[in-house]
Amino acid sequence: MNKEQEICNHALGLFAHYGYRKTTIEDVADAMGMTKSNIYFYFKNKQDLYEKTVAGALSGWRDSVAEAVAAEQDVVEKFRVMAYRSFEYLRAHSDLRTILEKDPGIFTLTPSEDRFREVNMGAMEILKSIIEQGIKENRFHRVDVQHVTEFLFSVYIMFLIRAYVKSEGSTVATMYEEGVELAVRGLRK
Amino acid sequence: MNKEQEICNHALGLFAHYGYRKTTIEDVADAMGMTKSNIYFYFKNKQDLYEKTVAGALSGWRDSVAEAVAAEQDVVEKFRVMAYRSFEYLRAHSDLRTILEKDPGIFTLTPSEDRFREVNMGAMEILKSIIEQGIKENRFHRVDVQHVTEFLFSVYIMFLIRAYVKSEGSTVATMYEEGVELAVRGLRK
DNA sequence: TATTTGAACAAATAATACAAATATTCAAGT
DNA sequence: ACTTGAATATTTGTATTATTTGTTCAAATA
Repeated sequence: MNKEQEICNHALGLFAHYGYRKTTIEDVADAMGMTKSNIYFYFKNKQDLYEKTVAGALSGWRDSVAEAVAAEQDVVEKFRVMAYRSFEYLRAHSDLRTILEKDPGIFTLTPSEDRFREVNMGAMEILKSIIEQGIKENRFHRVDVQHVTEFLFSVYIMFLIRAYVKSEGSTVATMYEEGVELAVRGLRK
Repeated sequence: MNKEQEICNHALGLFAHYGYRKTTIEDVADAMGMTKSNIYFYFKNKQDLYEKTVAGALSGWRDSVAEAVAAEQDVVEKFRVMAYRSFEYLRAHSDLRTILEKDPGIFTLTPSEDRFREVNMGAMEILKSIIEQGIKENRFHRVDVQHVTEFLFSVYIMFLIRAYVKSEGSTVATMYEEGVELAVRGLRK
């Protein structure tokens, strides 16, 4: 593993625990056993470190979902697996979860303000290609792909956030499941 | 119109324009042509004035939607009318819209923290009774009424807010329409 | 009696200045 | 290519005072 990634891994835990403001470059340097000035050899500034840390964590999330989806054949199962794997992943990765709670702006949904557009677009592409496959196989209604994708993506993000902001816990999980099945029936012919 | 309502009407515009903190009791009093101490004859304190102002505006919204829904017979049409009337109402009432943007906590959705539980519950009841009617008439799937209601209600709130936060304008409106039709297909047998 | 007011007081906010912590740069060392 | 220590630039914290705003209340008014 290269050193940028190593720094990001340590920074992720610190940002999650203390938040952006309370985490100092020196904290990160200490965790790495180096001096703070050396962090600047790898990152432009604190903001840059934060963004690359978050972007890396989001990419890991997206890749995990993409892998699970690729393992399924049936398009309806792909959809369900995508929905549930995302949920599971966040449950298991508390650092990323905590950061999403502390910095809700990570999911701005208005593309022009999205600080992580690239990786978020990638996540949306997974959903989009499932819907396209469903239509091509004549198993989904011929919906407006772009708008339905955006609709479902924002609903999905909202629930992932909501589920972990307060420990609304099982109620939201049940709501989410009902929502997923509702969406499946809405898509399916 | 009684004076409490009159004060609330003026306060609504001021809260919308300046926000809770920047709006002073004196601003409200001036708008009414009275002194600030007299406001305390009608309201316990500033917080009380704000809550009653917002609750009143929310009630007006809910009543407008309830009226439109009651005028329809067909349960699917009821659902659509509910969705679209809500949207229209917010488009037309920019003060309420602005307040919802400035104070997203108005829709906390975790009932224990909901400052406007009574009126929000009333709004959710409209949706719930539509779903119940659909099931009773054997036109909707036998879903988990409570959870599906909560799911759709939070999606619906999210979009109403989103649609007006930035002027994402027509894109969100189209997304919303696609979402409504997706939900209709998901509910309908 | 129901409303309204002005004056007084309490609480929150704004403004200021100084001290401490933190971010960032950079020349020099490994 | 990588790391460091020291220096500088920014931001944040604290303590103080001034100003604004929220709230109360006894007296006035209608």
